[in-house]
Amino acid sequence: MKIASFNINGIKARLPRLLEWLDETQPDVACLQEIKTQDDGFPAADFEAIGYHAIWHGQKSFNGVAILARGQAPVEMQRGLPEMKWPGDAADEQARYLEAEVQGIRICNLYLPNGNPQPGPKFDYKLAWMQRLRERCAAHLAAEIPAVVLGDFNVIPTDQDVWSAKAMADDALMQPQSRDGYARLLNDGWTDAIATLNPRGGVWTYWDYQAGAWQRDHGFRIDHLLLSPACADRLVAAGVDKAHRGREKASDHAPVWVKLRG
DNA sequence: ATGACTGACGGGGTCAGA
Repeated sequence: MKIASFNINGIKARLPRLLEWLDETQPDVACLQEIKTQDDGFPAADFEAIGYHAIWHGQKSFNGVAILARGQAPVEMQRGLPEMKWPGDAADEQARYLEAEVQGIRICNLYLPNGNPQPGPKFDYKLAWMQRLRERCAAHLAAEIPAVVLGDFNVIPTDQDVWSAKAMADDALMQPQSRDGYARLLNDGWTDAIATLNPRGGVWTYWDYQAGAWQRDHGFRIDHLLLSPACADRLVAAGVDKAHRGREKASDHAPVWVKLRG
């Protein structure tokens, strides 16, 4: 079973590239982030035409996530991160989280807030969002639900995951608080599929459009696939479809994927 | 280096991204 994640940076601008990628790589499940459209603008018919059923959670102009499954309908389990235990917390108004069941695996698709500039309210929102995500994920671990938590985490986990830690030192993506939030997820029992298979780092999933970042290979790793223990036992391969970042009209992210036995 | 490039909205510039 192949499960993929792709921050497409606008589904309207990216649709031909997206259909091409699905056709070439044939993931069983494809999670999308930054669809940047309201629900009624989602091109479901284009995916149905090539055999993919979809659910989606959009909003005007920004954010937005979707889950596609080949030959079957994803069964929606959660739309938006739910309200949590602490006082004053409320369900998210931004379209950043969608969860479904596909072939007995819980698929948790997320677009974590960027958090720049830091410090500031956007960074605070990012850290609070990470805390809520951790609680949602911990509940799945406690219930022993086979799960994959994947998407654009907007976190560079270590200095080995960025072309230049010095150049990015002040960025919200690699502040200690952001990294701690990610490390806490891993400590709870989630396995970072790409890191596990590439322990020396140097794997990028994002290259900025600016300053010739792609041509210079100035990238970093912020798109992640986290596996519950039962799914980690089934891990056979994981990777980045790097070549797709170099095509015409590409997203600034490359797709990432994991293959599970069975 | 207050830089760069891209998309959405809207029909021009502004905001957001990472």
